Amino acid sequence: MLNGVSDLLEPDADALALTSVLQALADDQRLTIVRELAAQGEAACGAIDLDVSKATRSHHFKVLRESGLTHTRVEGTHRWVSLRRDDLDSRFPGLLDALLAAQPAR
Amino acid sequence: MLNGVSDLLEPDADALALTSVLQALADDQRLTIVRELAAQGEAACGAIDLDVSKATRSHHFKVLRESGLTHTRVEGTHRWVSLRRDDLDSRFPGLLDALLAAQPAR
DNA sequence: GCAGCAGTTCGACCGCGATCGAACACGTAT
DNA sequence: ATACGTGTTCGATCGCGGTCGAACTGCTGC
Repeated sequence: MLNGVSDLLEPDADALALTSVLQALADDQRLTIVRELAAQGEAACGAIDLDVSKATRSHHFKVLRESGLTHTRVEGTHRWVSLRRDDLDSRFPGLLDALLAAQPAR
Repeated sequence: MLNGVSDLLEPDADALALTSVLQALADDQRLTIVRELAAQGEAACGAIDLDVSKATRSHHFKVLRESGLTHTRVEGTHRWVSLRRDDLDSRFPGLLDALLAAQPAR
């Protein structure tokens, strides 16, 4: 790696596809991750406890990143993940807020 | 059929599951249907043109209905389908508006 | 009755995605 | 150098969902 800082490939805000975003969100594990990120701001992949293997966890983070939902910052041995709130709010105003406000079914 | 009027089984507003709703929305064909219903108010299944077979079309309407996104009213040989706007707005405030306002990717 | 139209259901096909263990890559601490 | 911790990648399995044609149901019109 030439530069010390390294971010992973993520789609431009303009290019975010609604279907891909919805697809990424339509999974309980990933919805958990998104909620946790919304609450914690930025978190290491492993810091969010899911009841799946490392490989599966990594897969879910990849789906979130490639759909444009999250930003990933590489630092040492950790990957710091955060929600792309600004990009999402500008591209799909109100969507994220609506999701995070959703109450569990009664 | 005993009574003339007949509606199909649909989940209660309280019971709508976010994941199921998102899953139902995470498909281009179904997103097209939802947008069309939002624009037209109520439409017959066949009145929305999709580039799929009758069977597939029927499948998509079923997914939308069972996730709680649409209401279906049976009248003669037609099925009139409409968005459950009120239920969705009360269960997931802002979600539908955000979806319908979404612009295509640039 | 019979034909035709609207829509569903059935069975099958097929690809995609969620999942896992194992191997790997990379950074860090000893 | 060795070992460990964090996370990714690979290959495989497996179930689910989108798709179709064909058969079916139910209503309407002739």
